[in-house]
Amino acid sequence: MPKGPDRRVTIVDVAKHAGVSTTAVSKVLRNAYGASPEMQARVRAAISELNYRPSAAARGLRGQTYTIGVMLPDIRNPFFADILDGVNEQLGGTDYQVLIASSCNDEPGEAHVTDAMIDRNMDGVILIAPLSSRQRLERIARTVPTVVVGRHGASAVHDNVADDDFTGAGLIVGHLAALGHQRIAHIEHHETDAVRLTEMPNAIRADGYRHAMHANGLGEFVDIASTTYTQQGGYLGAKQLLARGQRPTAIFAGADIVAMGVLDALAEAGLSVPGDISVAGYDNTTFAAFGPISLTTVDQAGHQIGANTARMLLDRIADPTRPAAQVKLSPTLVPRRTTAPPVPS
Amino acid sequence: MPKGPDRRVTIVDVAKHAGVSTTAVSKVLRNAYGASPEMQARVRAAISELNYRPSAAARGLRGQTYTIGVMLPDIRNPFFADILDGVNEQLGGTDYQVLIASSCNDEPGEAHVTDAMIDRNMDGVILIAPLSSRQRLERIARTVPTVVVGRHGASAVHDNVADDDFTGAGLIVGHLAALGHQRIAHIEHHETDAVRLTEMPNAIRADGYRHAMHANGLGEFVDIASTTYTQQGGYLGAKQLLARGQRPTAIFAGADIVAMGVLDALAEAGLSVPGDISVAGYDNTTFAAFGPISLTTVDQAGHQIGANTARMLLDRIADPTRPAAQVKLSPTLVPRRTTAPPVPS
DNA sequence: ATGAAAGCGCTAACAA
DNA sequence: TTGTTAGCGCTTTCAT
Repeated sequence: MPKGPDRRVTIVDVAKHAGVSTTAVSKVLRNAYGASPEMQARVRAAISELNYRPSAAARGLRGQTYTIGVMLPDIRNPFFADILDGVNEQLGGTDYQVLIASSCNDEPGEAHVTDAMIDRNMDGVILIAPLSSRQRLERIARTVPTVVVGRHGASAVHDNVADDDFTGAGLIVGHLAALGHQRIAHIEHHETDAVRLTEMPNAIRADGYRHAMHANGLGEFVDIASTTYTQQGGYLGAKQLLARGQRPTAIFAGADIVAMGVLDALAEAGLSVPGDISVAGYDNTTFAAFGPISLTTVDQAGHQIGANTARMLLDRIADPTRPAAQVKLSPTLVPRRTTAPPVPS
Repeated sequence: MPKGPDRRVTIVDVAKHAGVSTTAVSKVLRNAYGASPEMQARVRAAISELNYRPSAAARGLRGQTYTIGVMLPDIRNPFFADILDGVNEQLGGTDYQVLIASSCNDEPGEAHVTDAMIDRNMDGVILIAPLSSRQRLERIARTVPTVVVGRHGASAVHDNVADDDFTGAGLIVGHLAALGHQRIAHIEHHETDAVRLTEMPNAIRADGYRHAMHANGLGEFVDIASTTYTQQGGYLGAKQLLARGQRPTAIFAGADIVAMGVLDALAEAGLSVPGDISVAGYDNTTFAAFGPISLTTVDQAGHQIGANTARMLLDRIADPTRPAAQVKLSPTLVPRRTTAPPVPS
């Protein structure tokens, strides 16, 4: 077992080897004030000679763990990978290690994960599209520096990075309306919780859809299928929409992954895209950019979101009392080949 | 800041509240021997009343951290998500928390991540398709219970779970040959390291391809583009193959994600699939199953791999001295719509 | 069966 | 600038 004659090298060994105190070593480790250049050199030499690595576990008990936790609802959604890229880019050069926890797609699961991060004394956490109650989020944020991504509704205690989903949905509707579509349907992620209805991106997108339909004089054509933001949800949603009396000429899926399911269902129904029906997504995932698919979508600049998030978290860790900031990024339309003017029937 | 009037509840608080010793509480926490049912009840009551949660950081200093690290080379590859599902399924009910570290696509990056896991006293680690030297892998495994996934070449010190890539590549070649293809090209992940050439799945697949080509009497048609296992690699690889004198009638991409790039390049070149050219991948990712794509591929049963891996790791954590085990799973062919007989030219 | 006490490896007051 | 020392919250001998 991991317990040979080669016991782990500790700070004491380093101190002994360098002929200094453990305090001195500790100071050098943390670039803290109070170590002469000469001392630094000796300690560093000892560190590399002994191949010493500080135990993050022990550090965590007193100081920092140099660990940042990222909670992801769904590791399969490529949009989240974009965010992670941005986070890693910012944190790559630092001493922080990013650790991801995924597959927590319900409130108990989320609670489990966030508790685990707190138990492990993480220095900061990034919560991506969390569905926990506002109260819980704030409790977490009071315990550990927190940045919430992709959820509307500001807080005084945690920073917030979100995309303007309301505008984004409007971009798609406007695009389709400009092409001449009227029967523009939408597939949303079903939501009942009152708070989440005002804070979750999916709900905001649905709101934006409704608003934009009215703004474009298409109020009477509002047509929504309520499923989930998954491929399966897109598939079922499309089936529902096709089964309704008047078939839509365009479907605005609330997320690219949903659009995948829609395309699947349409192919199965023998409908061509965009010949018979236009399809648009949301997120501009790599999948949407994929040539043979070429999905019209909305770009949220996941990379940029991630980079912003990481920077804000570092700032908050450095000064936990700083006032909470809200960053709202503007989405852009990415028209591709799945949308075209409707065929005159 | 995380330092209000509400100091974190510790084991001492619980002990005090229950009127017992901290030792007793510790025993109850770990279901250790030496606590009467009555004592258990009292302690558990105190725990839930005070809403106590043990600090994983502190535990790590003495005992376990109840943390399992998973190193992933690429979070975008859906195959890895399948593996994770399997892992999470096995570990979901346990006290262990799975933490993922990603984006370590080179040896220094890998070293950084594995060191970070060791520094954090993780109880076990799962290394997925690592490219570190055998020596380094063994050093890691001697320090912490380890299971290596997707790398051939056994070790006495860590468990091993891998797919039979050699056979898998043969399945694709056999399938294409049976359809009547002769000019079957392959896109591989470039590899030069001598050890990795015998241990990495990508190299084994390329070997399997060559072997199967010869076995099918197609030795003279062996045609390989050497890029990387990424979408971009597939795109470039296909471009290369198309630029060569005799165009292949089928392309066997070493991974589904590579096939995505291939399809992209073919669409761009105005070639239809499978009309002009057949395409096959490897991994059976969700993307491959996606209706409008419907990619012929090889199923590695990622879920099963993950489940096996997690089980083996738990066993090894329970008894680190148990002999190392090797699990080799058999891949299966999943024929879909991207492969068809070649057009008689 | 229970508890007292000694650390685990590190950081941070405080003294020198 | 340096070192001494007291913990951080938990686990684990070892008495009782």
